[in-house]
Amino acid sequence: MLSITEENYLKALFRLTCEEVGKTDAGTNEIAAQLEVKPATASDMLRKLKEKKLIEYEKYGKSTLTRKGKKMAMEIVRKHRLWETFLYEKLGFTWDEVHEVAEQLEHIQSPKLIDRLNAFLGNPKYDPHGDLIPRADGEFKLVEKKTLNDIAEGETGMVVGVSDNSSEFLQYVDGLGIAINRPLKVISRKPFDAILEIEVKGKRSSISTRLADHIFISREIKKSTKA
Amino acid sequence: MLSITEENYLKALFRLTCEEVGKTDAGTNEIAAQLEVKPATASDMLRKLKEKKLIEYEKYGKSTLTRKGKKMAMEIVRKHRLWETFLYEKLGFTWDEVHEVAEQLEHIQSPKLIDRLNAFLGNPKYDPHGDLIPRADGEFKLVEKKTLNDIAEGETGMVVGVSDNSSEFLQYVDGLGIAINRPLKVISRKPFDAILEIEVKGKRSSISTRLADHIFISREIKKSTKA
DNA sequence: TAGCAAAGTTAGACTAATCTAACAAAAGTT
DNA sequence: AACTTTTGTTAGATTAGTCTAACTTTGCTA
Ligand SMILES: [Mn+2]
Ligand SMILES: [Mn+2]
Ligand SMILES: [Mn+2]
Ligand SMILES: [Mn+2]
Repeated sequence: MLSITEENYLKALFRLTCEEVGKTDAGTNEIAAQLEVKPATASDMLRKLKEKKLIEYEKYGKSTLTRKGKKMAMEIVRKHRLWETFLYEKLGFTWDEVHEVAEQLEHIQSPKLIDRLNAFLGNPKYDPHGDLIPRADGEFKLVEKKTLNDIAEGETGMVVGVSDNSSEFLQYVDGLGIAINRPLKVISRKPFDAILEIEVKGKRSSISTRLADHIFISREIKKSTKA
Repeated sequence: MLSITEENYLKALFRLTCEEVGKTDAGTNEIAAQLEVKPATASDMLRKLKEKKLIEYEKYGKSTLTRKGKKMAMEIVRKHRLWETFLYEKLGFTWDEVHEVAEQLEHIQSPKLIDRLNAFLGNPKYDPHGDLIPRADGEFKLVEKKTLNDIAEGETGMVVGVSDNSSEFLQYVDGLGIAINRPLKVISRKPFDAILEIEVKGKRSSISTRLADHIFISREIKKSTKA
């Protein structure tokens, strides 16, 4: 069985390679940064994970997950997102509070627990941040996300997620009325100043394109028609 | 913040001193046995916990929890039992499955989580094994338990708990129809053979007095302890 | 009360995970 | 091609938690 630390390395590599569009491998420094450890520490661990056949890695080279490593990483991400959904749906946690606790809960070892939790939540497809929950059978579609910057003036989109999970960010956008599954209209754009005016729940605000880039809109899933 | 290991030592000491009637302290070997480590290991840790003012301990002496240590131990036990209740009530785990997973869940750090979980479960007083759940304010009444061996022939009692949480034991008594909050009648006793005949849900079985000693009947408040 | 067994401690070794400092390789720039 | 910067590795130290083996203290019992 893997240690919590080893699990965290697999998860980090998964996020960097399988969940970033147009990326297929990751360097040692990048992995170290993701985990907030020094490159020397990550270097050691990568050698160890290679020995366990969980990653492909050669000295001075980039790393990728093996099939086995990817399967384990996805299980951890699945647990993380199911727990986030539980905290949000059942215990009334807010958008920005769930992540930190899920970081701990994702390491609980019990296949039965996660099965039952999934059923209890009604087989959810997305977590409270709009991220796809990997399925138990290992099925996982990478969802290409459109951001608020892709919405034209006068158009309305549905908020489906964010790419910044920091408390500061989540609280700020919450203050603007922005939340999952809420319609958001782009009133006007000021390209010269890199700002756009939006309306959510009848309330107007101005946000920078930098911030807009972290807000995902719509999803290639049709929700009004049928499931 | 305490490590998981330190938390486990506090919990072990709590169980050995505050939850055993007529015991007020515990020896190093006893603590080591409870945690399944060698006495040498426990000896080291006891010194460390004394330094942190969580226990009273002198070389070659017995150990007890300080007020601070007891408060922390009770919080862990509270978390353990709330999680057991969650697994049993909400996720349909059986009596014998909850303990192992709760051993992991009890170490999750989030006061808000445990508050919300408690509310979600409707402020339960007892866990699925009939053990009292310590309250958030540190209130904890020690429940003196009467065993099946204290019930006379022809009398009926209510099953309120067990003192053996092993899977083997729980599955066996489950097979006899024995469960929490279920009436149980003692039909006859055979002291010569150390056996008694019982009836649960209309079904008769014979069990040894050795086994009967692990089944708690009725519930009487005897002594109360304050944090 | 002297001796021995049980209970408890200390010393030394090991593993996992981390760090800093020094070094090596790869990549980028003139 | 030579130099520089970035990236990555190795060596050595540190901390937490564990073990075994050897030692010490306590306390029972003959
Ligand atoms: Mn983690
Ligand atoms: Mn999420
Ligand atoms: Mn534990
Ligand atoms: Mn219990």
